[in-house]
Amino acid sequence: MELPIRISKDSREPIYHQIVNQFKALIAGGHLSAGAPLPSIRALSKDLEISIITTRRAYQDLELQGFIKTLQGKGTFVAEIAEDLKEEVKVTSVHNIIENAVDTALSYDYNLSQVKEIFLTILKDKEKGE
Amino acid sequence: MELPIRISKDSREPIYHQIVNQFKALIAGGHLSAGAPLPSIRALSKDLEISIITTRRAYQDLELQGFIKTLQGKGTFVAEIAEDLKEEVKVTSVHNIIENAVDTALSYDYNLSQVKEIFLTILKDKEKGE
DNA sequence: TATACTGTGCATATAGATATATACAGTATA
DNA sequence: TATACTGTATATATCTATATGCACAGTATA
Repeated sequence: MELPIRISKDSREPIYHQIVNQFKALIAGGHLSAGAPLPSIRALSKDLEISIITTRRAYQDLELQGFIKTLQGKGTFVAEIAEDLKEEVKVTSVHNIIENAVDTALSYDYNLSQVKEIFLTILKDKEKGE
Repeated sequence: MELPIRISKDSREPIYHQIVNQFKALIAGGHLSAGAPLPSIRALSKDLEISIITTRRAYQDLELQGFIKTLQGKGTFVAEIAEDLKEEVKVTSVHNIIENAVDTALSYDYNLSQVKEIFLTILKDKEKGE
């Protein structure tokens, strides 16, 4: 399966964390359903050109958070997650990041109506396909 | 002067980086004008309960980026920065963080009109004073 | 059963963020 | 001049993220 996992090695955000967040988005967003196999640790490591340890770390975090299940010798699979839990992850993740963006704008001395204007402009650009 | 610098020691973001970003916002946002003194390295370190090294690192970064000037023995002061440069920092910083928030929402499978709705709700909450 | 996949565990290494401590150097002012 | 502020420099230590390498263990299948 072709997974749209993309990492940036220059980012301040740790690689394993980038991987975790992207899988969370794919699972909570419904693009990966329960039982779907994830790439093997070795395959993903090779794809992203990172060490097995880093991929392993990401998968361990995802398992701890309940998003995936690993079965030794068989592989790694999307876990069964209650719909409302997925929805909660989705809602709070997005809410938090948007709220943080608004707070940052306010800290730069924009007022609320200016923030709204900037935001609507960005949305319009996205609609046009950037 | 009472500066609204607040750090989180649990954050994944390095402390020196949090300090840099907050001063950048204060300066580019116009809350600190050229020549204004910053707290001494020792005073800020004591206030925030962090080591002098960390504060120093933050101030060095800010100086490298041209936002402040340090004078040995005298103190640290907001640098003279062209208005249009300040404006550019302000605009791009805010634009980037909002665009990133929108992209995250899209990665969670929200569509643009849903993102808009969430955003407007958050803005309304802010207007009411949270 | 042999082979080729899966995941697991461990020992070790490097780099960066951060910390502590100590000493040095420039400046202002009573 | 004494003292109390400033910033500067350096040596050392800890923690975390990340890396490499190697060996082990479970599973599927020809």
